[in-house]
Amino acid sequence: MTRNPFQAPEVASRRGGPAKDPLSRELIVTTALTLLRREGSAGMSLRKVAAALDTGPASLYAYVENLQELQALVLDRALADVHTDAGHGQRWQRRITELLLSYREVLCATPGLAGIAMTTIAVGPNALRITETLLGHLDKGGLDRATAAWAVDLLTLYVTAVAAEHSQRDADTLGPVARAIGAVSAEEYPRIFAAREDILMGPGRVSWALDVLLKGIVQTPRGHRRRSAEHG
Amino acid sequence: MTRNPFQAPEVASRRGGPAKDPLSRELIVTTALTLLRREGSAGMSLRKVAAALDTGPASLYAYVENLQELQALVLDRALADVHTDAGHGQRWQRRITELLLSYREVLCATPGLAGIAMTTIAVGPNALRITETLLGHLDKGGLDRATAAWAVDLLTLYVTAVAAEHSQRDADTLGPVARAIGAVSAEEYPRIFAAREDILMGPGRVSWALDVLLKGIVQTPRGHRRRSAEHG
DNA sequence: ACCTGAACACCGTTCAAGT
DNA sequence: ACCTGAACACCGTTCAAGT
Repeated sequence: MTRNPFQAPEVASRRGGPAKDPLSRELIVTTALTLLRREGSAGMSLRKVAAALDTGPASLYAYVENLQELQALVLDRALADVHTDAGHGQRWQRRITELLLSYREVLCATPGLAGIAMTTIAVGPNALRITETLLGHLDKGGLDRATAAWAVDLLTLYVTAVAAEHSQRDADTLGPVARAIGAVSAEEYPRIFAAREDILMGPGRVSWALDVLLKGIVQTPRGHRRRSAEHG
Repeated sequence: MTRNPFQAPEVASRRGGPAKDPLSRELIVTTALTLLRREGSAGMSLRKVAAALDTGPASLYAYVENLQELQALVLDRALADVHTDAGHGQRWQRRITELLLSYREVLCATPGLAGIAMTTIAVGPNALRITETLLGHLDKGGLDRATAAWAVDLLTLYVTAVAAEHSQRDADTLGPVARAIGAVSAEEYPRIFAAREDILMGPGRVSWALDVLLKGIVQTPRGHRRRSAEHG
């Protein structure tokens, strides 16, 4: 009996008093996101959230099913910052690109959030708003519904993965990789050796990839052109 | 002073005797992969690997820097099963697709492996072999080196992400998602509502996505056509 | 010098005992 | 009925004490 956490009723806390705010799912999610922003994924444990709220870890289970649900709630809360209405008057491709770059920025702005997005299937109101907007743009572009649905999945999965990959790469990890690629033997891996400068890439990779995706999507329709509305 | 674990010299164990094999990085990696295959990511902890080898968790640190390095070694060991030579005589696009589907199959065959691939930057010999082969196919396709380098990144990142996403989706997670998408309000999210059947997609999604990527890549060159060999 | 048991500082989750 | 401290079953990593 799992319920949709975004539709679950608020549980009113019995604790009152002036000293500390009463617990609520709202407060727990806010506290968790604050800890995540401050200390990264290591900072957002149930125990640390509970400690920040001056209670024991067991108390949170009255408001949240488990850690996974808390992560889903925190993710959707963070996704509130994604701009879904930028680029008015631009071409639909440009609007999609701007939306996705905003999504990426939000994921990268909070350490550990991209990792959560990678392991959490987002179905909160903000994730739905993003999906709805992307479907709208693709519809404007003349794509049929089936293609648009898969396109949204492809686009968001790629951007999420890029953000997650990027968030892994700090100074500790980039160094060894650069050394490994730089040390590759020209005899054994001639093409990697020849392309090693290009592989240790720079900026512009994500924009290029989004161009690739959009061009490819337009040319790979899955069904028929949409005619007017529904058809059996 | 991090070293490349794939080039580090083997550390010979001092423990002998007939009762248990002497420890070695080889044996540790093999044991870890076996545990991962049997019990998933929860089964591959340093403590469980040590227990399976009849020793304490501290012993492994003579052969492996930390858990992350062990994961990288296990990943590359598993990638040995990826077929890089299938599809002789086929078009280069087909050969890339077959390679990537093999890569995906390997990631999905061992529970938790895709998650490791998502958080580990693969620079082991098998990862290099895969990259080298993909660069070769893209070169056959006439792509310049810079585009090919980014294309390899895009293709492998997408497939890795799909595998990681897929491995998250067991009966426990697919149910709630289907319910959430199915319960979406037609007024608030009309396009999601209209496309809900398409969103709860089926097979063929990855093949479609690879078509999209390959078509888009061919049409989005980053530099100039390659002429013969190197040029300053 | 090499190896490792025990300890340290954490986890998520459960449950019995409190109010 | 609600809340939560303590307990349970784990982690990765370190280190002092052994051989």
